[in-house]
Amino acid sequence: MTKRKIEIKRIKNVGARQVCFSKRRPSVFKKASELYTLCGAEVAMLVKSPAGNIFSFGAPSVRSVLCRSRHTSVGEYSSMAIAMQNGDSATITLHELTQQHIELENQLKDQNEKMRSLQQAIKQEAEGKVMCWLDGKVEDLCKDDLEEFNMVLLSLNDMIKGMTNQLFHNYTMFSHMMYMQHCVTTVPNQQFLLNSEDVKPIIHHVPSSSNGWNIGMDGNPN
Amino acid sequence: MTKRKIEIKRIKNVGARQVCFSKRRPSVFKKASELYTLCGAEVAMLVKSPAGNIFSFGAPSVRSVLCRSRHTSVGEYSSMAIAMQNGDSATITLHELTQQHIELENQLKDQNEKMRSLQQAIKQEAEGKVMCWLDGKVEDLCKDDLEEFNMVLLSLNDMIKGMTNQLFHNYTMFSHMMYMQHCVTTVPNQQFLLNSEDVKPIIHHVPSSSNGWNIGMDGNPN
DNA sequence: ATCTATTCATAAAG
DNA sequence: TCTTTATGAATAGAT
Repeated sequence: MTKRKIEIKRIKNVGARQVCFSKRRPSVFKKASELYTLCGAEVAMLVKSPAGNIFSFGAPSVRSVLCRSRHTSVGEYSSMAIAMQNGDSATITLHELTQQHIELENQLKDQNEKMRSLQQAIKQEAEGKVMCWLDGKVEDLCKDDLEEFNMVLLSLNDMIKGMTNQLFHNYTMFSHMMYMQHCVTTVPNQQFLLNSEDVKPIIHHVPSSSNGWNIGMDGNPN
Repeated sequence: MTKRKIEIKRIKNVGARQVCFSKRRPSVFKKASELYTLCGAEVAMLVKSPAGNIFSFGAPSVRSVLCRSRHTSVGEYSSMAIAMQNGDSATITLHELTQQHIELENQLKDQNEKMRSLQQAIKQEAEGKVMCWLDGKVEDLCKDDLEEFNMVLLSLNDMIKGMTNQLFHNYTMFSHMMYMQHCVTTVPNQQFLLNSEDVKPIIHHVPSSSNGWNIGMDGNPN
């Protein structure tokens, strides 16, 4: 691209390839950083160097995203958030992610249960109690019948309202969790330590300040 | 950066910000692409535009998986899971994981919508129509009133059944997707097996208004 | 969208 | 490696 234009194709020489990577990777991160700073576009990116090291970049910072998680009811997120705010470079491992998935799965099971009982209850109430009234000729109902009918309807109504409220509440919570999950996965730096050997995985911290990129510019794993 | 150097700080004007994003995003993707082509560095990145659209770039990407990701359906993910269990070239990139998250988010949005309408409809039906009957004295209803009452109840019942069935169906699908997500996440060290160098980088764009993925090599929303 | 004057990025050399 | 520098690429502002 300069001094002489190069063709964009794989560099054969291993050393040259690594040199090229070392030069270009920070620039890409810088561009990504600028995209965030200038336009407010959230960015998450992962790069695996030819040597096998993982670099990551993300904006906004992990911290800002995790702050949000403090308000969720999920304890693990909160402690994680606090740990990170204390600056001890907490790292969300694949294991933790998996824990989150399991939690989400459990939530879903609960939701399914609730869904089932809603369906069941409505069916029973509506068909078993209410509908039995309607199967007969309505005009044949006596006064007492009508009053009982009234009661049934009132309770049915309350039940439906109660259950839908409950369901909706749970759903909202769930949605919130999913959002967190999404953030955690897409937000950079900490979450995917793909090196199972736990080799100080090459994480570049992205400062949330100004240009957002002044640490780790040397391209060395820190 | 040209004609005049600009300070790297958030662009105040909304329009200008979006213009800037539109100009810069493809360049960043290009750089990322070059990093892959030249150095063989695997890249996964996600960008959320100021307008809320999500753009993603990944190199390399597995053709088969990306083909499937054009459609959001449980079945597609299931087949992916089976493929993985069979151990044949299971390659899940962070990019793809993230795609799934995004899809899950969309599903959740839809679910919330449905939940809202269920609640709304029940409220309206139950309170607006049914309850108006019950506010008065039931024994005062004439025959015609009772017959109309009957109709209302029948339609209410059908509506509730229909909506709960729908909700439950969606919920089950959602659960399956979550399970897939879980499987994908728990497969050890599968996130970055990016070896198929014959596959060109692929850029995705997710319009926030749609569940579908548009695939375009140039990185432009298509 | 398209066009340039500039600034930025960087391949190659030192 | 790091620095330098000639040149290609990206892009802000204008249209």
